[in-house]
Amino acid sequence: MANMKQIAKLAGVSLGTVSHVLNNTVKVREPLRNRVLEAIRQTGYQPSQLARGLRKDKTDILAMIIPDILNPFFPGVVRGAEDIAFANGYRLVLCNTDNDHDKEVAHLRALLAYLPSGLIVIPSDFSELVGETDSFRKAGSAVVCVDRTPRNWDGDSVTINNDGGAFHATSYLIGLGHRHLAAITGPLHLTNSQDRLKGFKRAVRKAGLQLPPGYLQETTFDRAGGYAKAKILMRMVPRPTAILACNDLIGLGALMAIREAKLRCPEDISLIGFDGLDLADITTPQLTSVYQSPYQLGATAVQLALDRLAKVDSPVRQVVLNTELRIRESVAPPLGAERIRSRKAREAAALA
Amino acid sequence: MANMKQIAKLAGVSLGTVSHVLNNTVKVREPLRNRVLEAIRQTGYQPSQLARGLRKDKTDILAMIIPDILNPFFPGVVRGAEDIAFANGYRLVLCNTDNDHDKEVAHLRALLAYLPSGLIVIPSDFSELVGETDSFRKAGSAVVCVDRTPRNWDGDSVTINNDGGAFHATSYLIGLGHRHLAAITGPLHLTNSQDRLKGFKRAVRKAGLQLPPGYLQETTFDRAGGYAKAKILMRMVPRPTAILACNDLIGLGALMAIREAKLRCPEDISLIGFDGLDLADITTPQLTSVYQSPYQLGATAVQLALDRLAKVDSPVRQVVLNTELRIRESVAPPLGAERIRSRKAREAAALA
DNA sequence: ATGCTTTCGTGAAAGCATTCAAGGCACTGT
DNA sequence: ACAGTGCCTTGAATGCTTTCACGAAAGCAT
Repeated sequence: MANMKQIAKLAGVSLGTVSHVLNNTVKVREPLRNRVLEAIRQTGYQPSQLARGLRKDKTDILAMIIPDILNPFFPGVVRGAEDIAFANGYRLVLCNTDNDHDKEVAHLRALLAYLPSGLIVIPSDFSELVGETDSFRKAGSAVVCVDRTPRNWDGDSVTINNDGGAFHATSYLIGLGHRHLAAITGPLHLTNSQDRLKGFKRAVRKAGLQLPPGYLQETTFDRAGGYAKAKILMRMVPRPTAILACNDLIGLGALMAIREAKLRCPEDISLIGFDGLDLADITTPQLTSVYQSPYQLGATAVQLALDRLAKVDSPVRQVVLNTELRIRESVAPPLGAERIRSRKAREAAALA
Repeated sequence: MANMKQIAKLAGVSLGTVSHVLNNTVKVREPLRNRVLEAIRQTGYQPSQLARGLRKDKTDILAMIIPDILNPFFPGVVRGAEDIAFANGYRLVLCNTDNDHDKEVAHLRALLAYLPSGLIVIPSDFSELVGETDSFRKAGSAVVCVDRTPRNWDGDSVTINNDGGAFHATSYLIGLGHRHLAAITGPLHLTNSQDRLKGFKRAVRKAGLQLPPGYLQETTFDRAGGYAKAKILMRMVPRPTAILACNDLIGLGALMAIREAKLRCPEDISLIGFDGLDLADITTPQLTSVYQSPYQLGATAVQLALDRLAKVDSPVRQVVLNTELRIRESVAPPLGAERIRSRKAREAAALA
């Protein structure tokens, strides 16, 4: 591969001139400029990103750290990030942490040695990122947290309205007449799990309903977790008539458990998921879910990072994206609802 | 961030010694060695990968090019690749091509400027990679093709036994008594689609069955494609009693079409998918599918790349992984099978 | 034609780690 | 005690690009 010196020689100009043509740093007059361009074309020359990065103390790399690309929620985030990155000439380095903080730190340290322009991170469980990311900031990298935030995070971030989404979904169930609502939450040390639970509780409290202790089950964000916890809920007396699953994988697991218990969804138990994954509509019944856009999450994160690179000391931005309840087939009024409603009508009539 | 010079000064040794300690290039005696290590520990020093890459003409980066991480088959491949890469101290740069050859070339060119140690690529449609990847080889990068190969590929590769998998699945259907078999294939310019079709045809031919022209439908590897083509198959006379979908997404789409046509799967139509994705078992009925391990695919690819780096001129390796028919619920004998079988029994009895 | 401003172009330095040739030291054998 | 050997250690050179200070040329006005 050719280098700049050879281009300079071929075009009969100095190194500096080639650089200026390449980067539009200084205006170079037509004749020279063309000679340089022609030499580059001829040789297929490409500047070494390594040398460039070394000199500028920064590369066109964006580091992205996620828990696990196998979780179907994350590919969307990655894709959104990669698209915006690519469109702006950045490359994405992808790292999976498996929610293992040590692995996260290992990745962070290793990535730093490449002087990436930005760091897009979905913090691992128990993540105490703040310290580690400081070195990135010092090195001039823009750091953006996505989906969840570590404790005491005061930097840029993109999350969704977890509380609102859960509140809305829960209120919807209550509006249909459900009085026995249970929730299967994700790990409660994650901010997104916490917020979804908050929204759920808020709706339940607002409706003046009870929340028996067993109606709240915490688990991991996967099908196995949802399955196990739904089994437990299924044995409760009274059995909940509706379950809010704090993500779609949990919801899918719950659906399996419901089916195995020979109960019908939605007739016996209504179920709402969270995320609105593509795969939520291939089940029978299709899963009603609180939709959020992973693509948007990733794309926004990279955009925030690029914005910060452009303007280092602009105020911190913590973007919160909206959710949307996607009503499909897994929710119905509780079996007794009709009865209750007519009784109320009778009482009302009696009073009149 | 500290640099090597500062470490050398702090430890009271020369630059070279620090380098030797860092890279184990030459044995350094304990006292010095410890002083260097201590200095590194104190400062949290990390060698600049940029400077290192510049000097060595190679980085610890592995470039990975895939069609689209949103396709649920690919995250497994990426994860397998990343795990092996990470375990060996390599980072993975991920690029999506959307099966767009221009985008692929753009990515390749850009990546080359980082002098990656390896290039793991799932070729895009119409991919004429051979030329482009030559520059990587020249630059000392190991190139490995995964899942599909471009025309005239003569380098390392990891694929699966597409022909065998399809043959086995089709034979299984035939064994159950199906005589009207249709296939919905992926894009036929992809080697994996071609091979799956070959396997299908081979089984059909071997059983002496006819293959009416309309029974072969080509489409893209997604649900929409499977849905549309299954609709067409549904209107054929005679209607096929079994369909081989050449990947699970196509299978899922076909399942939707079958359901919409008020037909039952598997009673009216048997369906086999290809890939054995996780999500194939959340449908009703669960999709019988030819399983392949995407993780293995990715992991093997990186391993091949690392092996080649270690031994540049070892013979080319083209690994072919096995598939496994995962029988679930979407397949049954055709409705008429019992009748046919008993008629044959009668005829046999008459002859006797 | 002279002098001044602007606009361009140049060459060298800087950024950091690796590697190679050369020199230093200690120890062995005689 | 000396030459020889082997193992460490050193300093300089190298890889490629960007940037900065400086100088040259060109354009303009008088």
